[in-house]
Amino acid sequence: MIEFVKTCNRLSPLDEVASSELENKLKTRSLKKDQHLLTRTSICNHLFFIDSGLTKTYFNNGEKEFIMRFFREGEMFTVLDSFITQQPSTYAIKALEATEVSYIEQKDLEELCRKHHCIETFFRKLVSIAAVNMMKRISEMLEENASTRYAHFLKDNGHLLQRISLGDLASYLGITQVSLSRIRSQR
Amino acid sequence: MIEFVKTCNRLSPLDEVASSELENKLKTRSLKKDQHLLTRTSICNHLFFIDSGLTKTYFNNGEKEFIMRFFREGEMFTVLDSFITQQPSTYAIKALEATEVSYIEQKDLEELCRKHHCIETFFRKLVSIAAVNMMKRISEMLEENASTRYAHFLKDNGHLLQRISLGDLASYLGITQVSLSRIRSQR
DNA sequence: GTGATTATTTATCATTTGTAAAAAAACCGC
DNA sequence: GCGGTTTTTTTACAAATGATAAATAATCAC
Repeated sequence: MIEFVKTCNRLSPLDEVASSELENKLKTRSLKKDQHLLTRTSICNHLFFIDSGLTKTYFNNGEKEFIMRFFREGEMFTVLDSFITQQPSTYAIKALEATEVSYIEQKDLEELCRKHHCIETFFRKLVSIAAVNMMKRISEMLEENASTRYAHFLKDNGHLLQRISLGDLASYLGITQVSLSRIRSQR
Repeated sequence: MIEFVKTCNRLSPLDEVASSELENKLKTRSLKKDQHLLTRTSICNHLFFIDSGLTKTYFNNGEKEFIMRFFREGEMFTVLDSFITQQPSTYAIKALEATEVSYIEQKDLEELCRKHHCIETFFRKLVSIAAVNMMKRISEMLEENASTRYAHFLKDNGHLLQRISLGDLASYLGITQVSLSRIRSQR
């Protein structure tokens, strides 16, 4: 079974028919480093799975860039607001390394959700996990200062530190790169 | 049809059987001002709907309090991480006014989700909307300073301003009450 | 390798936010 | 209405973060 479908099954078991119909809908795409998977103002019509590589989902306000999340191999994601509302995305997705993604079209997934209850259940759980992750992020941003958030990131995502630039990490933490550099130096 | 079920149908149409089975599972509870709907360390076993009143979902770190969200009449919510994982909640829910809630038990909802595809679809959409709201919150917290976040809150939730204390609003914005008072004075 | 480009650190100063304490205002029970 | 309680504002000072510029360090193209 292909990795995408395995990951779905791990989250919520799919019956055989659903698994194979899902697998039949999948496509793949290769991205070079710095290439966009999704640009701002275009509609996010896909649910992605990273077979290998690393991406960031981000936006910018004209001056600064802000990173919503990094996604690495084995992770499944989309830009949820655009995906659901089918409105142009305010977020863009860019590959931070050479990256291979598998994906399914939004309308195909919607159709599979209608046809197979188990796929709807899977998708519900996927969205739930995303929501829980965001709750944690909000809690951290409320409770912790930049220095603690950095320490927290190291603890949870230390392995990513080698793969992302400090500028990107600062954009994720919501501080300037200078400020992050300062925090790193006082330890 | 009862308000809870109407709101579900508005989000995602339920067939008649599902609607009536859902309605049969509902219970209600009255809360006085300052009474807890959920305490920290207990498992959130309910999906709530506010018929009237106002609540806050919050946590504290021993010293300060932080507010995840306010929910007012007509809104549906739960503490998602506890609800899904059935682990003790790190968040508590308290009524800010005399409040009437309707709710369904987690296990009843799970059962209805299994039985009625349309209820699973409704629940998926409910969680999706919650996730989209949290995306917006994270974006704002990254991009905007406290002063702008306050202005933004006024714009989006001005009607709530009369109903919540400034201390609570500060806890929601992630700043101290003194800081909020300072922001308010310079306009 | 070498020079150019990009990323990171350091330094300085301005601004924002936090802390603590007190004053003022609003609210509540009787 | 009065006294006590809670909420909000004000003040003064400390700490954290931002902005800008310059200095190092690392990376990349050739």
